Amino acid sequence: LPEGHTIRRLANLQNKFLAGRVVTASSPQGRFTGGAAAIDGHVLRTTEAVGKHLFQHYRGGPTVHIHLGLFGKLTSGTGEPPEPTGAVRLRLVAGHAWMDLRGATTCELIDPPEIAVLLARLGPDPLRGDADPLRAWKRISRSKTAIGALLMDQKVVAGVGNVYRAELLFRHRVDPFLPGARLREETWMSMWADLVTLMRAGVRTGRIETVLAEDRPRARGALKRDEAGYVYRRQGLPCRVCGTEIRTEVMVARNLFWCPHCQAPGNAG
DNA sequence: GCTAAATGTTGAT
DNA sequence: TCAACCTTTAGCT
Repeated sequence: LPEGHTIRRLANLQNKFLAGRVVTASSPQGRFTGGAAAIDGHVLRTTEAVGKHLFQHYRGGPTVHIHLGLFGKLTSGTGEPPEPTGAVRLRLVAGHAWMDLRGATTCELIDPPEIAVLLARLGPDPLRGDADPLRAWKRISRSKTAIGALLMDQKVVAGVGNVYRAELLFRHRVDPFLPGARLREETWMSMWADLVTLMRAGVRTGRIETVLAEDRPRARGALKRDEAGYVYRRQGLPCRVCGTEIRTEVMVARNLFWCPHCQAPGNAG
């Protein structure tokens, strides 16, 4: 289940194994038959990631827009593609590589004006070199909405999801309920820089690891699954820094996790 | 084997 | 604010 780093990884994978090749496209499940027909036999020029969105640009025009949503999955491999099982919305085969898409919220053909509309409503993406953190700051600094809610808003920052939200707020000791307008600009700029580092690492490793070495229970060795974060899904467990029980509460329809001591009410970083 | 929950977004109410 | 989208997986039995 993907945040921005996963989407970027998937784009990289497609660029490595599928791009530059003629693609055979099909929709075994049948819900993207027309779209598959439109790209079948075309060369995949490049796959682009913006926030949590994927765009497959085909030579000669068509672009496929994919958004995995909460349940979507993209699987891929090399060699003979497996017999399609379950609801494969889109299968691509190119050279000796293949890709299957299931359960996505969005899988559609999209034209340039529609792409422009979509991109216009996305905030800066920390994984893109051209992203401007001040664009996000403009929204945050004039909003009464809680910073924990603003971070989930793709118009503010594109690509951040529930895990990065919780971990980023903890790493900067920011109260998730603090109104955006009460965050300091300096805090935001350091949060942004941190997000760039964390998400780039996420693209490299394929997982979200946020715990600083000095806060890890063990000095060496691979991190266990439950050691990768400070607060995400650690409700009821002691804070790695102060020992206070981690709390959870729904914010913007997703479970927020935070340390009520390190991220005390009013704490602006 | 079954159930609930899960890193998301949209559109209707 | 809520249902819908539609799949995988963790945690039970």
